[in-house]
Amino acid sequence: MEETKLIKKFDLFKKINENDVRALFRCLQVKVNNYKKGDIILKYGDRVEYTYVIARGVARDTIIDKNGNINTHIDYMEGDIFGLEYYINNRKLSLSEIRAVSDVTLILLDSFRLLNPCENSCFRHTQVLQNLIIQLNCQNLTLIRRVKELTKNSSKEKILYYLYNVSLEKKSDEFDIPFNRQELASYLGLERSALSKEISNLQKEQLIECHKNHFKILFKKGEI
Amino acid sequence: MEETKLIKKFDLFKKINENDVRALFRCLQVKVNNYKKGDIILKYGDRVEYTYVIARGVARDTIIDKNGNINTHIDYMEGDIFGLEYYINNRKLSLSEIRAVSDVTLILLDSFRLLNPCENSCFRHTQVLQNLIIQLNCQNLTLIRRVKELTKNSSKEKILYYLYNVSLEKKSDEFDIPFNRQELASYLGLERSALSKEISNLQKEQLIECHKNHFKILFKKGEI
DNA sequence: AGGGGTATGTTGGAAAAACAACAAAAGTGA
DNA sequence: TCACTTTTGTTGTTTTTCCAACATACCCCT
Repeated sequence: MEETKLIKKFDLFKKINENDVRALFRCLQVKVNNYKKGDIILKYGDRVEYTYVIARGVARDTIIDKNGNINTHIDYMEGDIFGLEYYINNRKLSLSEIRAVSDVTLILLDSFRLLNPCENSCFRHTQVLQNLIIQLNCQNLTLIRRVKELTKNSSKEKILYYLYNVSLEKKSDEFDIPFNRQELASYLGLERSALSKEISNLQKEQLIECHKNHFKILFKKGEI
Repeated sequence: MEETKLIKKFDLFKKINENDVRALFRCLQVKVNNYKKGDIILKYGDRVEYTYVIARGVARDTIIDKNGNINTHIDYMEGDIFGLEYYINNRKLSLSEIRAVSDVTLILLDSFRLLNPCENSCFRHTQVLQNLIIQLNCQNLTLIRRVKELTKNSSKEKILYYLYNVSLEKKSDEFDIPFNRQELASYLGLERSALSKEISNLQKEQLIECHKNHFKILFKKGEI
């Protein structure tokens, strides 16, 4: 069964054996959707009936300003969840536009059934709830980190703090970042050329080394 | 029982009757702590054993830069949850400093027991997990909103978008905001006097009316 | 009512970031 | 390999924001 393999990778179904996952599938009315790079997954105002789990690729919550510039994006990576909020708030209408940044595979779960275990047919449902809590908490931490990066009051501090956070996450002073310059600028709320300029400066100051999207940090935590 | 009243107010224990709440208390080893305005609730590096629920007041995750200025704060309001992440990540050491902005009452829950229901003694535990998911999802949305506000690329846009979001939340064009000028500046990642100046300008442009922390918005969504 | 404290508004100069336009480099595909 | 496109870096100018200092308004207390 194709979906079983797909789903077993995810934290949402962690610690649940294959037979139980099969039962859960039926219970949660699992569907799998595929999108091509650039496809719109949810439009503003769409009816949202499901909880979406990213199985493959990156989906991006995009805000486009009145000049046509992308000035915000929030990325959902493999394992991340979105859409549940619309069930919870009884609105069921999307307030965002979600696009596929790469080719994307999504798992669609029935939100009502996800939250309301049917105790007889799938006794491991409680494990799903626990996994869901952990996942949401992780997404929460990611957002808190982003807020802390965005409230730094200079582009220099934003960049250094961002790189420092990545180094903590990767447990190494040297790493690749998942953004090109334009994307990093948008992520940090900066303008692309200003970002480039500041990265040049940081290299001259020997605080970082950088080649394309590969970075090495040379400073210590106390220095920023 | 004092704690029962306290807890029944919260979404975390919604749809659970009083007897079951009592059982949950024992199961989750509920403690209640009180803090005075200004008290430190968690210091950087503290051992975090519990999940904290705000029963009363506002607690603030504070970042103080090397000049001693507060340049970020994330507020936890009544019903909000924090601390669970430290259990989940197996770290159990706080990476933030949490302070009481007002007098605060916290409910402390054993994180392990919260996530791992003991099915015999408290059968309503699943309801708690569902409530916890809803709560975390709401905190998530709040953070996403904050990120979207922070990535606006001028102070004018930040202020207008923030006020617009508050008006959506309060379902009214006229409302009070929970911040003074210094706090709003910090929340939006701006400098206090620049914020004051911009609020003056917005009034001159007749986009808003404002007296102290009472605001009225005069613009329409499409205009920002 | 008066005084001390805090919050808010205003200002002008300094600094930083945005913006626009172009140059250089890297990637892509025939 | 060569043209074409995309990404990245650089520069000079304009605009915005910060910063520091001061003025004004508001609040609280006795």
